[in-house]
Amino acid sequence: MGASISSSRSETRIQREKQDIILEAALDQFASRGFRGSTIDQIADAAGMSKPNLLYYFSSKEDVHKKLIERLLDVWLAPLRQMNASGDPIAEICSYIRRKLEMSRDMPRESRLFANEILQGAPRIISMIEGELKVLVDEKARIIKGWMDEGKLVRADPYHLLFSIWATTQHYADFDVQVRAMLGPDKDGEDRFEDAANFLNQLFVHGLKPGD
Amino acid sequence: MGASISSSRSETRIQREKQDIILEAALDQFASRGFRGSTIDQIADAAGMSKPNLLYYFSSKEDVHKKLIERLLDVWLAPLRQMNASGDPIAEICSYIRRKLEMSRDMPRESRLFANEILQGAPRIISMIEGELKVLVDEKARIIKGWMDEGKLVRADPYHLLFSIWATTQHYADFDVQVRAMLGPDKDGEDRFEDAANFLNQLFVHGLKPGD
DNA sequence: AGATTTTTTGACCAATTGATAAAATCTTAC
DNA sequence: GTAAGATTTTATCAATTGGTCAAAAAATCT
Repeated sequence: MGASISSSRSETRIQREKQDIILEAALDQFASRGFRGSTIDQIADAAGMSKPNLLYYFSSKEDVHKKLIERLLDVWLAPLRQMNASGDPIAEICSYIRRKLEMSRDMPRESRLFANEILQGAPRIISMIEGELKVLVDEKARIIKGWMDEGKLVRADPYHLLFSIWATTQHYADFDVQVRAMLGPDKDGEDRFEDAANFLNQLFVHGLKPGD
Repeated sequence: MGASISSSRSETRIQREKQDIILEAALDQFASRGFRGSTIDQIADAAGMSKPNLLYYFSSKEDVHKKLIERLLDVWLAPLRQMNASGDPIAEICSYIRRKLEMSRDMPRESRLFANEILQGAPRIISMIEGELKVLVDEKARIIKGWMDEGKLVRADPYHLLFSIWATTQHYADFDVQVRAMLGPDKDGEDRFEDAANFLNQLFVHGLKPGD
């Protein structure tokens, strides 16, 4: 059930290193093939070790995945945590969008790992979603609601606003293949990032209607 | 390689019926577990037949998936195809959003099937994406560009606009578990749909900045 | 260095899974 | 009703896969 390594006091240097290597390799696999599509053999291979050796550090495939998801969640929620009630609403939302977009650019595998999990019904993380994530989202939704009450933002459903930000920003990581196919291969990563950032700013601040 | 059934002249009634039943069951499985996560056994079971019987109608798991994707694409592109160059731009975009939202509501499994495929690098449909989809998107992007040139829409990248519409609308099908968890179970499906539609109209037309 | 603990590996297992073969059953055209 | 063809099932395979075990090899401690 728990980690394979006996619960001796502190972790060895080797243990920390190898666990990191394994998690890195596993992230690669899980992100691109999903949980069931990934095999311990492939992960071990990518990590440069034998399967039993991998299972010496993690008791099961599930265990690897669980650790990965646990690690992910903190990083994943950081951008939203930064949203500050006392800042300027429009600016806060724009920086939140930018931070999320940066995460799609810099951590696409993590985004896909998360997407894969949610897509399949979030069997392994539903409790975190209904717990930690919901608490945070409720809190931030209240802040956004407050901004609207003050007339600093147009009145709109804060939850759907957050959904839209998640959807649009994560799209660049999760649907990368499609985005790339539509924009053509010439558009390099950095260009694409700036184009997306500019577009989303325009969209979320002013919308599409001219002179409005 | 091809279908299992010998290429006799025309399809039997039973063949059509059974193939439909199989595809229906397979859609269920593929959408919720992805390609590798689904097994022929489960699909056959859900379709109420034995595995070899299923393989009598489709030569392989791949074959079932391929048929499903082929069927999907037409339906999938229909909403965009309807976008009409001679209509009112804002209205056209709003109805496109609504049609896509309706698809998320009425065909969530199809949406997830597509998302699963793209997430994993679109190994089986990359050619359709680079072909049929790209042609359609290029055409519609030109129309949108035209609207902007006429001053009927704010100037913005048409491709990223389409991405945003896809992302926000499909999010309700693909990330349904998360959406449900955030909104609470009391919100029923129809309410949620209208809330989302209203929010997205506001967002895409006016954005969030007040008095703007 | 020698003892002890940690790490790594090769051999192996049982279950699952995609797929096939051949026989048995059912439909349908006549 | 019967023969030809279509459909379904039972039995079976080979490959893959998650996981175990015990022994070998390294690393660490004294």
